[in-house]
Amino acid sequence: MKRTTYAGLIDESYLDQTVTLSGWVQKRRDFGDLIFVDLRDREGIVQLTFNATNQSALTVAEDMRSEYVVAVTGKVIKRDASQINDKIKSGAVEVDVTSAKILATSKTPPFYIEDNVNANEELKLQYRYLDLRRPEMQKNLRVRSKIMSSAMHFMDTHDFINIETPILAKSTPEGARDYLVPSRVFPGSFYALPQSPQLFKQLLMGAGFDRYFQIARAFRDEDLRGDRQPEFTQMDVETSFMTADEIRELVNEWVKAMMNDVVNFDLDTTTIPTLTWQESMDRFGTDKPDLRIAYEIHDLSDTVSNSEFGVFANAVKAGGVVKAIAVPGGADHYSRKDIDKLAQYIERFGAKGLAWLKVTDDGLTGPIAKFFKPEDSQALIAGVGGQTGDLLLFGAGRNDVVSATLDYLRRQTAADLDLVDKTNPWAFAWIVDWPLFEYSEDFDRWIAAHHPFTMPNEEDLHYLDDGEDPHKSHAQSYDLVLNGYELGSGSIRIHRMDIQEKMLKALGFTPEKAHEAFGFLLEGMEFGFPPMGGIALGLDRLAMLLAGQENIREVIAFPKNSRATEPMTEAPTRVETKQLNELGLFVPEAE
RNA sequence: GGUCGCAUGGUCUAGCUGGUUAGGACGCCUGCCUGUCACGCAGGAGAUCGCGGGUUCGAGCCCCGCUGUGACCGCCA
Repeated sequence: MKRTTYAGLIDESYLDQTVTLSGWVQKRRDFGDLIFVDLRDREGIVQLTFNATNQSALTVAEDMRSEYVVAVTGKVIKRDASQINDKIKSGAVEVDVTSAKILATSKTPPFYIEDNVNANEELKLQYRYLDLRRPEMQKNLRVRSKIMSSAMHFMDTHDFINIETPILAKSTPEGARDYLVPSRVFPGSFYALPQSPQLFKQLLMGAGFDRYFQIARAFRDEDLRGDRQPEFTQMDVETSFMTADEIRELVNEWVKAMMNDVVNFDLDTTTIPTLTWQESMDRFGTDKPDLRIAYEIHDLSDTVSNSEFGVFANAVKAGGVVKAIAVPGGADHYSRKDIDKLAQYIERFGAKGLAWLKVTDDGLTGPIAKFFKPEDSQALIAGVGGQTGDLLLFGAGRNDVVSATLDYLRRQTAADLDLVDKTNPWAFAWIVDWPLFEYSEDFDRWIAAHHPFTMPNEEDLHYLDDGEDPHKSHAQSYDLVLNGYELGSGSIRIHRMDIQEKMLKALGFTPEKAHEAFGFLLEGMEFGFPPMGGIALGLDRLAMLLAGQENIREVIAFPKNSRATEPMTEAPTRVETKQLNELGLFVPEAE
């Protein structure tokens, strides 16, 4: 019995045709001499009917159970009008089975193979191949597949050359923790899995390929989040002789084509806003703002610097800030208890408490309203753009804490009140002009905000000179943001030896250390490297968003759990001592 | 590294203030049923209440530790 079509494709166009189908038993409904079986394959579900006119097929159907693999041949027939099932695409017809065969039996699955399954995450990962049978997961991985083929096609038709770079690469300082691979030939030496193909693609520009792309796997040994896995897939791009504006325009074109191909959405790239990093931080408290939420953060530090409310006045006196958002319609929605919950949550950002006020026709209400005279109230309401019915939420203190707090509160209240603009389902944004450096409290020094090869703005180059303050520089870098997620990050690279040396010096590298870490790149630059720039886009996050999912696991066939283990294969596992010996490794027995 | 939460038949869960025959739904098994699609009806099986310790006359419930797991903070050039 050879399949002639997919179960999920059967519709009225197949009427009166004899078809052979193969798939899984979704459900059996047994009436004795009449049995219905829902047959599922990758395209969907069709109802099979078995009855006594084909006794042998009926006998086979009696043995069918959920998740058995079966093959059937039968005729597509019309259902009575009263029996049409609107819930499935094939619901107007059914297949009257004349012969049937069970190809494989199945144990009862540990959870239901259906969407909105409520099993816990560990169980689903342990039986990932069953979880992947769910239509939703099939759809998710097909969205991902479409993104990849769309990207390949776009890059190919725009003269990009697809080049693979090593997975066994060199550990470099800066950046995330490396996954290391021990060398058998050189005991004590290690390869590192690439955190990105960054250096290789710059060398490819040095080699003259001019336009490179790769759908590349990258690895970072850091703790996981809902949108972060230890290995992930990047759409990696690098070009020569292009400006940052030109590269962003190219990415816009690609995104437009991709949105068309994958979700049939006509994206008007001229409406994608470009914000400076500073502007994004000021208005949204984050470098990856969700622009579907209309209300923004307002700085009220000046307004409240002499406030009778000590928390505000003291925050400003201590060099901090007081900022706020006005949540439209939030006054009625949030009880004091709800606000207490928010207050408790934001403690994790370092916030000491949550000041709030409600805007009424008669001014402000709430526990701290008494500190504000009528004219102060009006100034406050005006400053935050509040209207009657709004809930005002404040952050007071260190700017970074206030930003993190109000960013969270903005997103959370928008989710609570359904204030995320649905007329703008795909809110892209470019964030540009990032700081070149950021201060690391861990290392107690300045580190590269993007990476050490990022080109400073031309007018900032002098900050890298001796006696100046390098951390004042901003970078020719840009992030693409979608709906509050960082999709990708790129920059113009340094292609001149003298600038690169200054950059490394500013990062605290001695010439010797710089040579040891990046000598191959520095040497390359002495042989005529072109101006270059590029970007890497996270395909997993993109797939997650386009598939409408909230966790990156949903678009990765075999992901790791939140502790970076894989419940199905149980990786990572201990290995034989013999293997360790060959690698010159000694692992102390765990206590 | 840290914070908060969760762990009860195959699955999802109820279990109050410590005393229950550990309850329900779905699933599973058997039988009946020719129009179901959340099929129905009758019957049945299925639990080391994550693990270890403690308190108590008595622990699914309280306490401590551990393990697993989820979210978040740190981390993620």
